Amino acid sequence: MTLFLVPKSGSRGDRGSPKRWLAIGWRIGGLSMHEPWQGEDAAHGTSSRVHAVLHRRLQEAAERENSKNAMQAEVGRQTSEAAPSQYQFPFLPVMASAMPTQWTRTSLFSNLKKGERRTLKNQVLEGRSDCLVRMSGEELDMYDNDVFLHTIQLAQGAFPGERVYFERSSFLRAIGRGSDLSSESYRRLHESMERLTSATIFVQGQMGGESFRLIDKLRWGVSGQYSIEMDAEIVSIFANEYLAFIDMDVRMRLKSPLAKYLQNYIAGHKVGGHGIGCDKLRVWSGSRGRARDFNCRALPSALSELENEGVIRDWSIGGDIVRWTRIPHVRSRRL
DNA sequence: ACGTAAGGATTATAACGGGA
DNA sequence: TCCCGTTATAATCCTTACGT
Repeated sequence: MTLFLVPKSGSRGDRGSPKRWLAIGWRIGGLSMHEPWQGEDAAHGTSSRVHAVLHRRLQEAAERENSKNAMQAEVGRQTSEAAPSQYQFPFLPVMASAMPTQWTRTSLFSNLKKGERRTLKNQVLEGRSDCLVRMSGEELDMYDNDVFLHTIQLAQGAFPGERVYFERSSFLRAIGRGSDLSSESYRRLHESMERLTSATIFVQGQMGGESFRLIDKLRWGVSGQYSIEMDAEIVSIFANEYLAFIDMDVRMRLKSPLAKYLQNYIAGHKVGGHGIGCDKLRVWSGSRGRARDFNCRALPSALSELENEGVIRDWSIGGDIVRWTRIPHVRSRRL
């Protein structure tokens, strides 16, 4: 059970200094924006773009370091003493986010029918038998996945319990919903974050198990300032386990939720050929309808979307097996 | 210019239904 | 079983507006 405390308007929402909140929030909010080179023609300006990317990357790292130091100074020596024993959230490739590969083969984030979000109580998620994942909370869909993936991008370099500030409009742009900055959009974003904060995940392997929240703490102020904190367990998982890197540039252009699910799944496997039973993919991705609707409609259109974005090639569906060849990330070829 | 808000119109789609 | 249309619903789009 998660309690969300909302202060009455007019009262102070947080112990920290509102001035610092504003200053840091604006700066970090800007970092998540990435329009400058989006949609550029890949045929020219490649080397100058590489330099621009590197330059921007260094600037970002410096800014993050500055704000981290500022925040650590604010909270005192408590954090700086605890920090050496804790894992820092790893840095990811430019414009990429990540999910632990094992998660990409489960229905942790699935493909729900509109209006049919169930609340799970210690439900074992569909997935491969070598990884047992249970979950309590509202079912999470691919919108929640987009939100989670961007929080992962924002959390780069952060320590567990360190506040990561963002601005909602930048956040929405970063997950491809920037064309609608209406109150409905903000409401959806907020509800998604509450779902991610509420859901508790239990992962169990041969060596034992652990539980955690996808977002540890969510804070928001009366005038729209937001911050999140990552669970120490999440940071540890991202620092220690195999990660599937998700190209967010490609992801923003993917239309169907199933294509996004498959992007995760594909990113969790090696470059090259792969084959999987259609039925397994259908169950893992959360489809509860007829197999023929999935095999003949949803799956082919999602695969052709991925083919158009250069994620896979030579896909085929036959004999209840779907096959494709994964193409390396454009970025990893270029840089 | 920008972030936020509100409401109406339009679109997308997972599941379902019917005919051959 | 195969193909295609329908349905219900939320997501998305579009316009207008306000305050800083």
